[in-house]
Amino acid sequence: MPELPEVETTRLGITPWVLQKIIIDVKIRESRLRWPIPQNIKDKLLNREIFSVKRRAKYLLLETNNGSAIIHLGMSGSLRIIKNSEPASKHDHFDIVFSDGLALRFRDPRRFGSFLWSKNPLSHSLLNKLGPEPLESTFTGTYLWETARKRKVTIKQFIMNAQIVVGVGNIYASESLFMAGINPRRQAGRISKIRMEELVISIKKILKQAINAGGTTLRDFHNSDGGDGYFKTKLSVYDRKCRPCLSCAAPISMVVIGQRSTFYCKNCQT
DNA sequence: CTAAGGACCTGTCGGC
DNA sequence: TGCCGACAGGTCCTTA
Repeated sequence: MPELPEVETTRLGITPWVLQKIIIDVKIRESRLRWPIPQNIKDKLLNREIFSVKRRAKYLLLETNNGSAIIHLGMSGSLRIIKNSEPASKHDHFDIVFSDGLALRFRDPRRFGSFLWSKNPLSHSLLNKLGPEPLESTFTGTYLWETARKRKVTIKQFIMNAQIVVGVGNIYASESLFMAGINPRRQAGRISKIRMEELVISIKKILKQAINAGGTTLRDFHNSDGGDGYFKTKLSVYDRKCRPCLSCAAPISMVVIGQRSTFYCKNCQT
């Protein structure tokens, strides 16, 4: 499912279709998501204009002059632009319908996504304790190194912790650690400052490359046109168990860290 | 406070 | 072909 690049791809894809559009209906077919969709969300959105589409971590924010819709895609969610007349299928949970006959449709088979409302989304309890955005200048090697002092979790779990840094999910955690040559099981507090600088550079590079490729499609992810992302072809380690390391040709290892599959090269990553 | 594990869901895939 | 377990890109919550 979507990590930061997939959410950003979605944001870029939907923005031209929803910006400055007037919402004339909100159709909710299934309100049981990660949290129930608030019953008053239609009233909040009706007749409002979307004046910006922002992203914070993996949350999309549709801003109106009265507050913002907060959308999270969970593990299997996607947003598409459709004609309002297009029939809905099984896991199409809600549509935001615009006056021009188009609609924004949310699909999420596993229902880990969410659709919430907040007057001030950055102060919402889900967003107000998040760490820095990985692509912003506040995310530095010094920050990561200092924050990791005395932390015993593995470096992979550490960079996947949204209180430390947002947007790094299971795929790009493995990919970034490979690029930085760091073993994903190493304790976060036992990595030198120099290597943390390397890691931050790698995270930024990997995320930017993935955004430029339109995200990664393995199973569920589709962009706002319903198409695939192309970063899969650039994955170095993720989903490549037993296949040759692109750097040294040793077979890629898979281990479970924090209940998540983790891919790395035993030879190149120390 | 940190860390570990369970929980929430449905769909798909591989093995027998 | 059918069944069954393992697994899937997230992250909150409880417990120790």
